[in-house]
Amino acid sequence: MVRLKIVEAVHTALRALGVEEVPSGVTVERPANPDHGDWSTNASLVCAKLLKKNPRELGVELQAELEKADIPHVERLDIAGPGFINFVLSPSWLHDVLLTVVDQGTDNFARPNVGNGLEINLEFVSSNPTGPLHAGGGRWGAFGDSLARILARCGYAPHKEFYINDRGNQTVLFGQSLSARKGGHDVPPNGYEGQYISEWAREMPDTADPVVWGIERSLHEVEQSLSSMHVSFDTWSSEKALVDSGAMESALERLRASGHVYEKDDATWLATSELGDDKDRVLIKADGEPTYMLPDIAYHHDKYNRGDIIIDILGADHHGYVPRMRAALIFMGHEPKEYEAIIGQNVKLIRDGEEVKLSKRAGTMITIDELIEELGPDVTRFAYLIQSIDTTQTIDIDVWKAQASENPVFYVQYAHARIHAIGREASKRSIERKPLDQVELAGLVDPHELDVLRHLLELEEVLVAAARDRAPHRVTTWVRELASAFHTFYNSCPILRSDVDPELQQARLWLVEASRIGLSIGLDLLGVEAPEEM
RNA sequence: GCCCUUGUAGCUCAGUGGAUAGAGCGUCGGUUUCCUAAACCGUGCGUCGCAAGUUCGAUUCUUGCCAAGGGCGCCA
Repeated sequence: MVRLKIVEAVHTALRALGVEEVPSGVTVERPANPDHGDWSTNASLVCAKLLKKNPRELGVELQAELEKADIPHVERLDIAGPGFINFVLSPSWLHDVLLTVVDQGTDNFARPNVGNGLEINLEFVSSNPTGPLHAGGGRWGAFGDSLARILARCGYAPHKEFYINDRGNQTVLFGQSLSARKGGHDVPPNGYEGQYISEWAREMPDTADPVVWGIERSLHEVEQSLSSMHVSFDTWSSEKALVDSGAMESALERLRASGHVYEKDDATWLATSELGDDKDRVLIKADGEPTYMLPDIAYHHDKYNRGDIIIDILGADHHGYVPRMRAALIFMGHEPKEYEAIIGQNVKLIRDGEEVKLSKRAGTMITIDELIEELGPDVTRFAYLIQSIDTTQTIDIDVWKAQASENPVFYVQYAHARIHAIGREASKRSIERKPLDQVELAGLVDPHELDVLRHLLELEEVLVAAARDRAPHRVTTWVRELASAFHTFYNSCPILRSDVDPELQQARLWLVEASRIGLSIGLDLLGVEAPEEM
């Protein structure tokens, strides 16, 4: 890597100038502004104080020192601004990027092994199995699934998991609502009012247990909906099965053994406030029934069988739940680092200019199926992944529909389809791509050609950042930028036209292939189709 | 009152301890004898919520304040 060579040279030069230990603030980065060269270092700014010189002055000395070093591809060194040293490289360094991309291909390019096989358990969606998934829940599905894909590409071993709350009050109420509708009655107070209850009640066989049948029906629905946007799970964990297995009791014993459980007011408490929670929490109510929390602790403990660290992806309305769960898991003997919670902000849906309140019980929701039907799976999934999970998302259905032919998803997919169109046209004209090692890439000097290669170079660090920050939207941003670079290149650099020099044509065909690899990797991580024609 | 997230262009949102802060949409104008015009090019558009602090340098980090959304059950 060119960067490493430059880092090395900078360190050597600094030592020659009397810097014994290079400060950690010294960086070698790609400047945002192309006028500032291909690589840039702030070394003289950081080290100036150390050597009691002014940065600009030191910069001149550093520049002189660096001139002596023989760094591959470097054509020129500039000193600029307050004392940055900018490295201007010949295009050949980017040609090396093309060779790497094509050589490694879709399977191996941009596959940084930062995870080292670390198993990460991701739990997401986990909606109550009492009805279809509403459109807001789709955000966690898209997020969790893409995060898993990104982690896997970065060398982690992710495990996707859905927790089924198939016992307790809500399921009882749900069963009662189904029975009531089947008998033609009103649902019980606080029951489920949604239209789907009546429809499902009609489907339900007379002999069926409404709770069991209803939960099955819901899960089937949710699985279908999510898989239509390419979201899948490795494990569906049943709360009921877990409780039946005795896991809840053994979790309670383990907590008791830790010495943080006590009895008060006829209830059993966990002293979570010892570890930063607002107050202690009840594990077993005065009536002898466990709260939601106890089986959930048992479940989280169980998840360590399927992950070195476990991550909950939760909606903002559950953020208060995190400190108590973390406390409980630490009492159970897990390390604080081994539990992570990602709090996603909510999705607001706008239709006809008005916000649609998403309530399953009141039945005022828009389901994920309806959204997918209106926008299509690719648009829906892309929309969920276009912005940071830390921000409240507003999806105006009418806007996304109206923009259907010119929205960011199609922009990216079109770039991919265009590449295949070029391939088809090339074979129609009997233009064949020669093996890469027989192709001279030196002709690729147009800024638009080089820009495509710069974006491809960045993919690896984008993935590392996306995995580290649990931020799939970085991939979305990157793939949009690559598509843009490709479209620009396509428009300004003819490829198949008869007046193009054959050698340059070959180089450009390989640049197109490298672009295809990048787009294909990006779209796959986002779970969006990469069409060959549109 | 306490806790979490957010505040960047008319709108929806990216982005960054650094040198002139970006994209899409929307506005206005332009590009097709030749690889897909679902594209491209140009044009406008900003006190990066406010104020202090840390730093050679802050829109980015810290603190306070203001505003918006969410949460503070022996519900799940």
